[in-house]
Amino acid sequence: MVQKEPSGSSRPRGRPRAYDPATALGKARDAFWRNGFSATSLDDLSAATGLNRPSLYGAFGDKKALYMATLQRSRAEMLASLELGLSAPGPVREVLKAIYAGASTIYRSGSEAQRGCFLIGTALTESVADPDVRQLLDQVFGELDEGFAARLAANPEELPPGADPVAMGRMATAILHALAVRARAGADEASLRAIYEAGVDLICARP
Amino acid sequence: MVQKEPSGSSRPRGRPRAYDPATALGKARDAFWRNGFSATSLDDLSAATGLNRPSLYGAFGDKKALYMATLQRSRAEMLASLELGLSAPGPVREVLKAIYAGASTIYRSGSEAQRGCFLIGTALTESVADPDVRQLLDQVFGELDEGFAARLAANPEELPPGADPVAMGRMATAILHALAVRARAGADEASLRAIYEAGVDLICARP
DNA sequence: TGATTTCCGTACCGTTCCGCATAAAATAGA
DNA sequence: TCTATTTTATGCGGAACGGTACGGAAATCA
Repeated sequence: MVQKEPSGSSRPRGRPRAYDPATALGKARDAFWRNGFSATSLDDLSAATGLNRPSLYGAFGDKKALYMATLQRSRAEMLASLELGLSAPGPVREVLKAIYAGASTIYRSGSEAQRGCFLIGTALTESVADPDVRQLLDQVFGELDEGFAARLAANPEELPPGADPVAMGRMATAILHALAVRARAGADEASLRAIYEAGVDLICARP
Repeated sequence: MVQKEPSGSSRPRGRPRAYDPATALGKARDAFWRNGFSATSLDDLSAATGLNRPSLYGAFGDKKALYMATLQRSRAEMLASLELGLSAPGPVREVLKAIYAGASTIYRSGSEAQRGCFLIGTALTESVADPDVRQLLDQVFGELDEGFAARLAANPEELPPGADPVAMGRMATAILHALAVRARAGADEASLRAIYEAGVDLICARP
């Protein structure tokens, strides 16, 4: 049977889909973000995305697969945002502050109550019973550690004398985790800033 | 109507209950601890505690009330453990290390997979949709901050010069949060120790 | 225009959910 | 022994759950 190669920009054969998968995935993530995996029903997801359940199933598979897709997307966005922040010019303390400020803004977003970090706020609960989720979290945390550590290692003179960049990278991730936790528990912007400013003061030597 | 005062150790009138409420509450917490609030059914709780659903309902009220009771109990135990640790003699850095080591042991417990901190691992997810849970978390975090800060303020000479004990108390809580998060994501004992040793090195001035 | 392919929407399946109604069992007091 | 009181056990009921079958609708291709 010969595989027919359609002309490059031609539409596929049948009825075109009435939704954009990427935006639907984003809406689904918003639904999970607020209530977590278990407390979000397929009806909730259907209402949030505008797709009815069979379409949802056809596009992303079952509920678990849809959730994993939202986790992977958040992982990608988070790492991209981190790399962008780390590549900014300027002293390390300002780079870190800007990254934390940006994270705090995201963590404090949410239509009704602020939602914290999507991964920590929702995946952490599932992590014990679900090895896939646990592995993804462990992977992301390691990638954060490495990203921070590489940037810190590039300017060791800005760290306290004798500090290990790898250990300091883990501390930088720890600050981010603290922000994620407290934001989901309702901390206001000043509280979050107090945390990351104190943290940056510890990670970076006084100027 | 005269209130009859029964003799001190006399049993109440009817059929005696066949369970101990405190141990039942502990078993219920274990069930929530593993799967979170939403993914734990009343049947799960019934199986874990040995009480059937009507008894569970009669003893603790509905599922939400039972969960809040487990949260309050964990809060009390956590604060008591913190106060005990903080009252230990010795230099601040050793006091903190011992507290973090104890927390790491608890966080790594669990029959199948390690469970992290009960509050952060389960309540954080519910916190967005449930103001009661959110308020309890915010309260506990504040109590942790204050506990650490008071201990640090008692020995300012062990902190970096010019450090603010209140800000350092928040950092001490941040380390605890980082341990809670990473433990639930599967981090091993060495990883957790690396985090809190680096954290203690930052909070306490080098000896 | 008719055939084909793909997608959408209704409706339904069996299961599980939470909560309660009701009756049996176990104790204390009379 | 008989009654009052409290707890346990069985089991029901309405609702919500995740998932799917099926028929109609919308597009492309011949």
